[in-house]
Amino acid sequence: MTEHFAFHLKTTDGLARLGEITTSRGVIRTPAFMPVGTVATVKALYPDQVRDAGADILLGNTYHLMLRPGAERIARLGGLHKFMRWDGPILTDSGGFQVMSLGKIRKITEEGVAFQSHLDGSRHMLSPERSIEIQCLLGADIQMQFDECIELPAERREVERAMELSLRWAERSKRAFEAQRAAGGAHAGQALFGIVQGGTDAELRGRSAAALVDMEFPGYAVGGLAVGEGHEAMIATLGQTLPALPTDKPRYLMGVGTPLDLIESVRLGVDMFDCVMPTRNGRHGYAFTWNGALNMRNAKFAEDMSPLDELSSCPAARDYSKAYVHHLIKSGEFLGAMILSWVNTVFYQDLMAAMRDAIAHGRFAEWADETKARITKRPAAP
RNA sequence: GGAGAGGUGCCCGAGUGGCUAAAGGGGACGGACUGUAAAUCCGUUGGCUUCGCCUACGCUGGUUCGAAUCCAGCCCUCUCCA
Repeated sequence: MTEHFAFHLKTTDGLARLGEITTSRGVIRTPAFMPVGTVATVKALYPDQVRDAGADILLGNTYHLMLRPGAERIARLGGLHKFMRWDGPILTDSGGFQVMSLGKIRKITEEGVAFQSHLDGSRHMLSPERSIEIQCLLGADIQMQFDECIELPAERREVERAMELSLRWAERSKRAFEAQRAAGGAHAGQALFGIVQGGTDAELRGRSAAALVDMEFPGYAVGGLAVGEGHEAMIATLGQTLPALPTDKPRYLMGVGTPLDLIESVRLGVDMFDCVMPTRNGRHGYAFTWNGALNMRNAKFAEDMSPLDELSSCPAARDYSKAYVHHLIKSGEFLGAMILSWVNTVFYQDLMAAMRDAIAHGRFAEWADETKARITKRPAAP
């Protein structure tokens, strides 16, 4: 029996929200951070490590998986969950982000986006309909409308054009998803989210949100942020955008962010996040700790035998010394990337757990101020 | 002992008269990374009183307006033959 997709808001603290999303694959505790597993792997981590870190859900990517190994192939093999051995919920991005990040090898039309594969140059079309079809083939529990994400700063005209196009694509995505449901390609435990666009322009964001709310999605994402506008502008935009969204549906801030971004966004009422930062920065030698962020390549760690983070709940953070991880990273050893990806993934999950706890106890504001002071402190400049 | 090759910045290595404080790579040091074309990318890497000066391509001397580059002597390294 398939559980219906649902969001339950348990309590609030100021604008911060504590809740639960139910999917057929399990419950997602919110505010949630979703590790990014673009090509069916959270890079450098085993699925068990991701789950044990406390992640309830992770991401996959439509564009990357359609190219390799191919959506139809994954469907034949039993779906993405089985394929990658992750039985919890999966959210797939529609490929909208790749419209921006692969800007040099794609062409946008009203119909959709023609990509030239970054792997072999072959041509592929991604439309709202095809994106949804792929997400259904993958078996994604939460699917995203196909949208156009643009880089900021941008001309208002350009922001508006992309936002309007994304709205039309939202409508088509929704119809395609409903058709899939009717045809058995998707079930009631799965959901499709709409994506608010509009840059940092309050009026455009308002129009985008209102139009999407009219379409009645089971969840709403705020897209097109953390793309060059800066932390302050992002938070200001969020503050203007979130009130336009219904309180009884989850709000997902796409692609964000730094620990500070997460805290400030939860304060404003965001329920879900995803970001490559813990894993990518981990591979690049950056450790998120409860004493601030550390660049493990720095020479000052060469003979520092203290643990990476004695306050972490990650075994690797307590067991391995800064000196050793410094050595691994400098040597380009896989284990360095694995340790830091793990440590950072645990840090992000623990950060979310701490926020959920603070909201539950009605002390989010104090917790936030205290935590921000701790984790954003940087070693004194030389 | 004989024949040959060669000694360049922290290391490797290009450069054979001026555009050379010296390519390129490595290392070192620092930075970036936000719905992952990223185990990636970027910057710095002789000194100083820094729109200039000083020191610098094994050492010493010479040729030249000008030398890492040409000449002489010396020192050292490597390969082959005895």
